[in-house]
Amino acid sequence: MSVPVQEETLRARKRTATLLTIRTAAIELGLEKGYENVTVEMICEASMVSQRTFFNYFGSKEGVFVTAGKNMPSPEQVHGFVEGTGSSVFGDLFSLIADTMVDGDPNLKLFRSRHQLIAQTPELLNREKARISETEEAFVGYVMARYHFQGRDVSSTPDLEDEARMVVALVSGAMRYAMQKWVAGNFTATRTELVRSVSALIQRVTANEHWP
Amino acid sequence: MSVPVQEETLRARKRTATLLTIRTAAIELGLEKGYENVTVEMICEASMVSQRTFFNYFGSKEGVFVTAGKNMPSPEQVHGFVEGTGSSVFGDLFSLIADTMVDGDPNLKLFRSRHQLIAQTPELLNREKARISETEEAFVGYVMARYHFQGRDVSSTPDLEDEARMVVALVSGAMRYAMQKWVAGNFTATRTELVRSVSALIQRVTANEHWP
DNA sequence: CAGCATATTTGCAGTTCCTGTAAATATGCA
DNA sequence: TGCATATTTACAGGAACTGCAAATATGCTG
Repeated sequence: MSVPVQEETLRARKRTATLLTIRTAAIELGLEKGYENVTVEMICEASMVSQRTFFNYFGSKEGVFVTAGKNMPSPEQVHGFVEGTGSSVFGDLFSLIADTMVDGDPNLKLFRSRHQLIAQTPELLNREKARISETEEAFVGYVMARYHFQGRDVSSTPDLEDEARMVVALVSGAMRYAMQKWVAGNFTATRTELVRSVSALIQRVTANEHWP
Repeated sequence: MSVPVQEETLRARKRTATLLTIRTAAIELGLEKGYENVTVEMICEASMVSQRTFFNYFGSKEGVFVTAGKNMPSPEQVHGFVEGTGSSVFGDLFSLIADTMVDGDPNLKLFRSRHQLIAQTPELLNREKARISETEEAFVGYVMARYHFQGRDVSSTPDLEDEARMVVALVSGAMRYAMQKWVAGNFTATRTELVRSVSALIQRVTANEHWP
């Protein structure tokens, strides 16, 4: 009758709790005093752990602010993208990335605070950009998989991988644009609307072009 | 008769010499041992200056490798872009940025060594990317200026600045794509060819789209 | 050239981030 | 309960970086 409630072991729960405690304290301090005026020591004192534990969890001071939980799409998400109805690689990829960033984080409040802090701290913003761009390689793979699923092949299109890279680069650019608007608070819309709005802008921009 | 040879004062020449000595030593050591295995102390010993002097010059360890001086486009370049014949914002902006990056470094040998080291050091590569993306804000301004020069105005197009940002974001994405290829050594072409190639790819990618 | 003003270099103390190591403590499990 | 393993902690120390004031070098004027 009684379902085992113990989905997670005590250890795991404590770990999660500690991680969240530290991160919350860090972000709170960061927003209050500014990133560079917060020392690891302060964060540790506020969250009642040793410095060594802090570094065990996050590896670096920046890590506690920048590293989100998992920010790679789940296999299901990837599958959905690869075999998607997919008339629009661009829109679909944008959605996939947006999903990965937003839905991955269960705590929306913390997520927003985190991004507010990152947005107002050049050092963290750069790191965040770097982190995002590091995942691009994976996305190139997904786009290629999708192309293959659609029957497109390297034999028919020799520079198919270049094409994939370009798609990822463009989406990435669009993503940065969207993130910028989002943290600036100009996007209260749902993600669907956001995708639509961004897509429209891209279309307009590219349509206006008289290419060289 | 004798033209004053003293274009630069002794002080200035010494400064330049010291800077070059330190940077050269640093890059040599970096290529030899790898970035993270080189300490500032080693660089200082090799170039016979104190650590304090090192930091006076470069501000940080990364600085000696990444900072190339400021490379923003000259007023003439900007003017050329703003009032350009301009059938293609995209291509023109891409060219402007490419010009800005390649220009300016008188010492080609060192320039190449530097980029080789940056390319093989993720930490430096990220920093380099960050440095580039920091100039994006300025480019948004140039695009807006160009729009205005073309008679486009915020009154007729309320979200003109959004459009400018999107253009910069997309070009920036394309730029990263190009840099990636460049670092990988797949681009031996001239910049004109590079622009053409990138443009063609963008057109193909966007043309294939069935936008949402 | 002397001598003063200013620029540059340097030494040194101190802060902060971060790492290795080994001991102490907590949890999981038989 | 008691052992295996995971987690936390203290401690020592390396390396990046900053502020400060003294020492040195250069520029300039008379």
